Amino acid sequence: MASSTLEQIAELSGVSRSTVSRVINNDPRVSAATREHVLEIVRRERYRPNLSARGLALGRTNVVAAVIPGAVDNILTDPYFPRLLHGMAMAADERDHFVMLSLGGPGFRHTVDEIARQGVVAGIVFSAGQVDDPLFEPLFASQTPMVSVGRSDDDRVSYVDVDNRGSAQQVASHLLRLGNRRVATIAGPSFAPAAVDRLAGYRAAIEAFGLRVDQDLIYEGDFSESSGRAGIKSLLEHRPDAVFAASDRMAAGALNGIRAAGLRVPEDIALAGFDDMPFATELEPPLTTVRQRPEKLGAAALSLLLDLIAEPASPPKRMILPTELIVRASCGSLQDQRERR
Amino acid sequence: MASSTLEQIAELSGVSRSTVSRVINNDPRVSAATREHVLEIVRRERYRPNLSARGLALGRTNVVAAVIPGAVDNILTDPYFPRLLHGMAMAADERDHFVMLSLGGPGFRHTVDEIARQGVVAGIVFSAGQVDDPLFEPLFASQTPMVSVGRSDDDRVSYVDVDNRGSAQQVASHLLRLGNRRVATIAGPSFAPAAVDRLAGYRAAIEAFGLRVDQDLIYEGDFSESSGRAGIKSLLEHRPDAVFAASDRMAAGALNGIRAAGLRVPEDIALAGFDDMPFATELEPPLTTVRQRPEKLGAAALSLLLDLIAEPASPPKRMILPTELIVRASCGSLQDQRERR
DNA sequence: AATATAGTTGAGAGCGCTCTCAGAAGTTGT
DNA sequence: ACAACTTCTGAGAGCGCTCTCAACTATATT
Repeated sequence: MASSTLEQIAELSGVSRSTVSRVINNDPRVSAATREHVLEIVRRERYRPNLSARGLALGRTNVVAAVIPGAVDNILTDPYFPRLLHGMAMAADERDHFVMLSLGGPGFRHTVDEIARQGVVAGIVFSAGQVDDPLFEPLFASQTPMVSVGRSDDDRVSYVDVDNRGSAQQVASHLLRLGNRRVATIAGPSFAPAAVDRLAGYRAAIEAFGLRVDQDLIYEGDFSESSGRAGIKSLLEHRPDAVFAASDRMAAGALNGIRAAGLRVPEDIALAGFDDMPFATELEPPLTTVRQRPEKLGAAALSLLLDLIAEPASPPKRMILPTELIVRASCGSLQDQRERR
Repeated sequence: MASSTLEQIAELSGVSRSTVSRVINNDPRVSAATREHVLEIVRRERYRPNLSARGLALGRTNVVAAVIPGAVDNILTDPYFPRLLHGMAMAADERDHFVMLSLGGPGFRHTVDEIARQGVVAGIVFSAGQVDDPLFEPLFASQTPMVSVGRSDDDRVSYVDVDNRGSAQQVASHLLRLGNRRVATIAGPSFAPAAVDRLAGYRAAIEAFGLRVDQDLIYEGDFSESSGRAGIKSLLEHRPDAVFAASDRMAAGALNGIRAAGLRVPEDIALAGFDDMPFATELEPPLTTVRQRPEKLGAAALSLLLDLIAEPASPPKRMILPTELIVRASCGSLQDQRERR
């Protein structure tokens, strides 16, 4: 497998190393004839440039790190990260880059800033589950181009995110338009920006509808199914007619809880979630929810990152991705609502 | 973040580049005093060797690829791959290596053999869901050290796997010992080695128990919940008293199906699954199953791979990891069985 | 016809590291 | 005291690539 080098290709083509290098890198300063001829040899020899050599000469690599600090906990439970990675990998591939996995967090020897400090990666996609992850600062300080997955208030950072606030507002509004007036929410943990935004969207919807936000109708969960169940138990005391859970898993927990209390969804209580997880369709009734596409997020993050790498001095870039309200049976319909009266 | 080079460290320490290099690489041919002194400077300067340069000089890198061809489909549904990756990442980190993600499959430009062909990675962990993945041959042909996750019949390949056969036999035996005589199975797809092995284990258990394997009691699913449901529907016609589903998801589907048929688990039919997925405890009743630890698989694969890289000429290495039978309520107990009569 | 210009190519240095080889210094044996 | 080691260190080449600079050729400008 000793594969060919630039030098050898040059030899075979009867041109200099420099010329072959230009061909490989699509440098316009090569005559069409020479280019074609060299390309032919390149193809024939199945030549691939050595990335280490190129990285060394260039002073940078075409490898980017996907840093997922909380991986230990999160990655197990949730298809979110795999999908994010998948999107990144696709986008990276398309632009001739590679993704290096860096599940940071406690227990890891090669903390990410070490990785960042040297030619290992050209940039970082940082996907912490929470604001102010301890890894963030050192990474940022390392000056390595970085894109955060998930909004940040820090105006020096580039990020991609889904429109959590807007989508939450949309769901809540939908519940309101259906005639519900006591719309409760099981929010995510307040340290998670996504949770904060979804809660904000919920509030906005209520206020836009001319109602007052009732603190009794807000429960803070932690995105888990069990917290959904705990949340609904507490909320039921305040007789909501609809519940917006900030994650599908919490919605599933809530659904169980509602059942356990002898109530029906959507007849007695309308329910909506967030994420459109695979099981959302399999619940009884199927769950109204917000579809987000982690793949797109990952791809967008990577794309932004490559732009940032290409132009390190440019101002931070942001991108907010749209979501999609998926209406299923769990939130009921206007029809149902009329019958409820 | 223009970080220091070997040269600079050498300068600062008043020794030669070679000596610093030896210190960095734990070469014993350096006096304790010099070593300590150099290390101090290294620490002070937060020096990290440039991986590209090292890779170039060494002719190899400390990056290994995790190749998951079917990622597009699988990674979404199943925490298996994330856990596998997690295990790999941990093990790699521990041994100063990095994991590069390579979700192969259709649509990817940089097919993995390209990656393999040049200094990009020192080795490959290959985790296809099925025998004879089209990516396998070219990868193998590239001579890059490679470890397959999941058994192969090809005796040139190194692999790690869990003891699918043994564990399936153990579950099935457990069902038999509990007094069940018409033990059915919902097998996985026959193109998946894991499925084949689990089915073989099931057969072995029945035969070891002195019973005949009844073809009517075997249904081939595809590991999905819906196939579990379809499977049980078909199997119920042959009145099994126990069912071993080759995946927890199929078991969940079967459970639904059994319920739908008006039967109870475990009173009327004992049920067991495989995988010990998170939801196994949350089913009603909690599911008896086989716990496998994809993290360990990943770590083992990586470890084997590094050995292989260190000694490329060595014969293929194999490793079979144990599993754990987790007995929960779904399979019933001897007590239940007595009452059943 | 002399000169400028654009287009194309090659020579050579250098990226940061490892490794071989040889030399210096210190140790042991006779 | 001298040879024969052993232990430690430095010099220098070279890994495969990119990039700058200079040179050469062909064409356009005056």
